[in-house]
Amino acid sequence: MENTIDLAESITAAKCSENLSSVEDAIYVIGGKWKLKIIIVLQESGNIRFNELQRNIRGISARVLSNELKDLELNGFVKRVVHAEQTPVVVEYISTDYSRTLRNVIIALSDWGKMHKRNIRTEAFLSQ
Amino acid sequence: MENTIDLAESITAAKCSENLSSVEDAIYVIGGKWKLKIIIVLQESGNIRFNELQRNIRGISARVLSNELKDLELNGFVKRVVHAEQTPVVVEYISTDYSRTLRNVIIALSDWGKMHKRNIRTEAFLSQ
DNA sequence: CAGGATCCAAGATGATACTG
DNA sequence: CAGTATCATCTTGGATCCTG
Repeated sequence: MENTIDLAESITAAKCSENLSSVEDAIYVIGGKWKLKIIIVLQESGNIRFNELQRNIRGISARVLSNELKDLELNGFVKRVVHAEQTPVVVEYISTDYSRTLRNVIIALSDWGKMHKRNIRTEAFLSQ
Repeated sequence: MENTIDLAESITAAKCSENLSSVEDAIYVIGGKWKLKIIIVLQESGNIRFNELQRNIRGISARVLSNELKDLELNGFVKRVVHAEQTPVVVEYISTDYSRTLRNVIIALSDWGKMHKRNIRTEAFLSQ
């Protein structure tokens, strides 16, 4: 009986850590308060400049946005395009093909967020 | 022409903020380094005690785990069950039905994480 | 075992000013 | 416009000790 329990536990642990480590990897790269939001705005606006990007993401400071963009560029989600022919220099950010692999993640999160918001409202109504 | 551009931009902005705000809501509730991991372990182990939970989530401290669990309980993802009949008191945590609504989110993140890991390895290989 | 209390170090962030 | 630099602040997190 002891053995059965131990075996069951270690199988659970194995399944666990498999799923867990993949999600862990994902969170490591696209987790945090801003990354996904930036990626979404970038995907939906095609190409966009720094200040407009900042205006579209409520609450982000220039410094944080700048750092996040560098990070996203390193990981291949964003391309930074400099139009040197103009003065002052125009810089545009565009999303990459790779960022589009996040489609399902974004849809799942968006759907869940919508559902949850409705749910919260209902709860608030019920508790009155 | 100016008008066309303005219209296009505001439509983009509207779509943007819709998707964005839903994802924002989701991230607000289940974002952060630990929440989803805890939920996954909880779902896959049925019921589990504090210290075992801590052992299953590499790197989390007791204090942080404790805080996260309170948060998750408030939001309806976790149920805390106290078996007062035993001494010392046994406390078990179990996932709720509501936490199962995160299924698609977890699958999407897990799939993407797997894909990304493979991708990273390939890149590392290519750049040698 | 299941956590709470406390202290401290480190990182994240906001505000502001500045530059090419 | 597209950021960078600096400082003050606030939050987080780890480590440790403690208790019912």
